[in-house]
Amino acid sequence: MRYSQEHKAQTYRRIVKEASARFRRDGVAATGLQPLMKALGLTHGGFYAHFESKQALVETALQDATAEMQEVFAAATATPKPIESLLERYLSEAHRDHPERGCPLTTIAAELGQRGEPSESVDAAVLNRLAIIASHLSGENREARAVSMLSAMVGALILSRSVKDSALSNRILQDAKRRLALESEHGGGYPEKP
Amino acid sequence: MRYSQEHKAQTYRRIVKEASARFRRDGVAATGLQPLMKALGLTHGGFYAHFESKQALVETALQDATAEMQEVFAAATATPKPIESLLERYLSEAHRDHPERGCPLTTIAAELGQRGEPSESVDAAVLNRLAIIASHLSGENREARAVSMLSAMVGALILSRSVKDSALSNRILQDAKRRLALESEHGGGYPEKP
DNA sequence: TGTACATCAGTGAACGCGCGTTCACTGATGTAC
DNA sequence: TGTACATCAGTGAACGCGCGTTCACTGATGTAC
Repeated sequence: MRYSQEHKAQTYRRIVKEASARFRRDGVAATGLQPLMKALGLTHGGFYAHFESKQALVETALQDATAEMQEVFAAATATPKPIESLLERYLSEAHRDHPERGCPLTTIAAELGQRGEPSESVDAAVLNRLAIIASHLSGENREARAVSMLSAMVGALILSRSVKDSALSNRILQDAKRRLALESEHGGGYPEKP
Repeated sequence: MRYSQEHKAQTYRRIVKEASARFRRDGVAATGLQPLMKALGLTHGGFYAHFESKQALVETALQDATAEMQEVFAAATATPKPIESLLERYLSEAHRDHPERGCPLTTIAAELGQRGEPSESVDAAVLNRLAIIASHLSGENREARAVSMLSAMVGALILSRSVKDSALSNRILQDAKRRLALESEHGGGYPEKP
């Protein structure tokens, strides 16, 4: 049966949200379209009324998750202590334990990158995150320091999810958080090498 | 037909090596046992003479790749400038472009961690890497600084593989390398927060 | 405003395919005499 | 040392299953008159 235009737009959004959560939690390769549609109370055939292929959904879900995360970055840095707030949120146990609502750089983008299928929308996301971080750093070499900080944030989150011992996992988050906060405060004023 | 004991041990090693490469390059979920065995000139049925299940192979391949990478860490740090050599190798374009021979923390361990199936052997690998790095740092808070550095190494490699633009990818590797080298030299002598 | 009809979101069976795993079988190797 | 036999690495067909995608169909909605 036919449904209203608003209904279709709503279904589209529900598919994207559910996919972006599952891709981040279970991985793109391990997420099936049939279980995904079933979880929304739909049948799998209708999927192709909204997307040309699974690959098209991956791209859309990646962009949606990226936009979600951009808001988190923007919100966290709109506080008196921007870098500290950002680190506190990004390197939290909640973020570690809920990849389905977390940064897609550590999940979808990493999976696509490993398989040699990087997406252009990742470039935009990375540049955006770097610009936000750099804008809240003071002192020298802000751009290079932003690269180093974002890398450490992504790496620490991934490592904290990869180890089994929860004490070690917490230690990774805490140590990274503390060191990055210190490094951000001190202006990066090392002498450049000759 | 039956083969010699030495032959069996050799086949076992060939399966592990091929799997550890494919798991790192294509991902664990996307790697099939049938293509894997075929690539070795074997039929898939024989796989179960060597392993109980695919999961058992994943664990073995992860440990093997971890041991390989441990040698790289040890070799790189057995030089006059240990940290610099390590960063030079780890954050190289060659490492970025060849995940199949690279650090399993950025591939297999990350994939298992995301899916909520972390392996204990990852804990051992992480602790080993941290100890090696910390032993070559001087100054204060060496352990926390090692966590921050290893996180940045892992994160920068993953990010460099995830972006499409090669100039941005190279910049991530270069900036991370340069900043981490600087931070390692300067003893981390920031005042601790009150 | 009321009626006739075209549209198309969603249904559910079916397609070929590759997956992980099982199993009866083969035949050279290793062992026992 | 030579012979008989048990072992078992590897073969290849088959298992049920879920995958992504296709397709004829349904029927309420939106449109045209």
